[in-house]
Amino acid sequence: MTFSEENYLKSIYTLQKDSPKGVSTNVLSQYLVTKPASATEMIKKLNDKDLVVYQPYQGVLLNKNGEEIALRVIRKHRLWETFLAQKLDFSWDEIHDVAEQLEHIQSEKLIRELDRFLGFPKHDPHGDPIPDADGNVVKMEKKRVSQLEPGDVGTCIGVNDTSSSFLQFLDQQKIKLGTVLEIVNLQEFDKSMLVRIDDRELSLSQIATEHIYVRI
Amino acid sequence: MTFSEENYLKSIYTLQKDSPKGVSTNVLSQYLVTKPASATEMIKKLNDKDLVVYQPYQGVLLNKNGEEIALRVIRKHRLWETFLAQKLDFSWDEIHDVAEQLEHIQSEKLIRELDRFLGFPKHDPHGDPIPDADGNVVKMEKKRVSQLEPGDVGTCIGVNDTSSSFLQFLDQQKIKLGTVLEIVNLQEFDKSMLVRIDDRELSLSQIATEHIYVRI
DNA sequence: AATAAAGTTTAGGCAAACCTAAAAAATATA
DNA sequence: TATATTTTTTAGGTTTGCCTAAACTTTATT
Repeated sequence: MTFSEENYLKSIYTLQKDSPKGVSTNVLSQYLVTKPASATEMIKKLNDKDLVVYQPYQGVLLNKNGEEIALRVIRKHRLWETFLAQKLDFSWDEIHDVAEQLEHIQSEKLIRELDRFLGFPKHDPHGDPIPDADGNVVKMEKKRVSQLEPGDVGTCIGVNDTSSSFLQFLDQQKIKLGTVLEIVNLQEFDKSMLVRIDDRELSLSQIATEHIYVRI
Repeated sequence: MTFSEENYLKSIYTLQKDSPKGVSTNVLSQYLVTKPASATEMIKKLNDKDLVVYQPYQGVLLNKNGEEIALRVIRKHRLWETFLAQKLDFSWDEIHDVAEQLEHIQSEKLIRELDRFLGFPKHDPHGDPIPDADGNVVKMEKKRVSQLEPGDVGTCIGVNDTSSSFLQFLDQQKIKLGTVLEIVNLQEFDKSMLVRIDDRELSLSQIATEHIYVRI
């Protein structure tokens, strides 16, 4: 299993949640920042190795074998993210690139011991569930703020836009991981939302509410 | 800088201590478990990148630039080894393969924070010195037991033979990392040595004394 | 339904890092 | 010193994963 194969399997795993009848070559290649032709090529290889279900022109999905491998990679990724945040004081926007490299280290013992060292965490710093050694994942209630309704309360677990301007905005508004938000109301005309954080209220534009994830 | 380039630089760094006028293609390729032709090819590439000094048929040595990179890789390798041994309970023979992978992770911050997390260790679990962030390495008094003389005392920091029969032998004799040995005497006829460990004495054959490293 | 647009696959190339076999250079031996 | 042996390099080939351009499907539009 090469790095590249692992990356494709992991990406298909992530993308197939939003396209349950098949991840398109285009979407996959954009996600991986390559070209459609490269994706087709790799999909064919994964198909030959019996890791995906693939019909030309119809997209690709993981089969049992592929999902098993994808979950192993995701488990490693999320454990490393937890390590970086908990033990090495990485802020959440610094985590991703490094975890992306660490997830490919091959060693059963390493990941078993890392899990133990971290105290068998259930969620990574983004709030995503960490698959256990057998590949079991607990489903999670992860929503965008924009999907909430007045009265709903959510805990910030991540964002969808890593541009520094957006991260600076969050910083100014003192919104970080773990921040609890309560929706006060929704402005119909521009879909902006008034939210309460601790004892202050602030208004978030539709663009902002679509880029902030919460666990409810 | 690819994984492979890093591995070559690191290997040359290690090997040039024993061949100060040039590491031969043959030795290098054996060390890396590839073929001489592959080594030649890579040496030429490193030469073009101004990382080594190379004269065809005369072997290769690192220049300033190459040494700087080699030391960075070695620093990472030894910090990861320390992490694996100290935090994840790896035994010293399990460490190497994993550190070999981890040493290639690219992230300034990662290695800086790892160093801090481990308390700025000076030596790795094998007793080898860890280069600092500026590439300074302290030289070390590392000797084979066979090089000691009666009365000398050394602390075990590693071995030269990772065969399981030898490791089992060490286990039986209760010799491990950190064990303090005192040389009682040397038998001239077979070069075996009588050594004291705590309050017991035991005899080590010449073969054994040549395969155990100590810091004095 | 016919055509245009969008998405996908195929064909042919490229770079990295390895390989084997043959040629060339250096070293050892007679 | 001449020859034999060993070491090193060169030449040509393979695999992986990427690319562009062209051909082909599918989907959308008129």
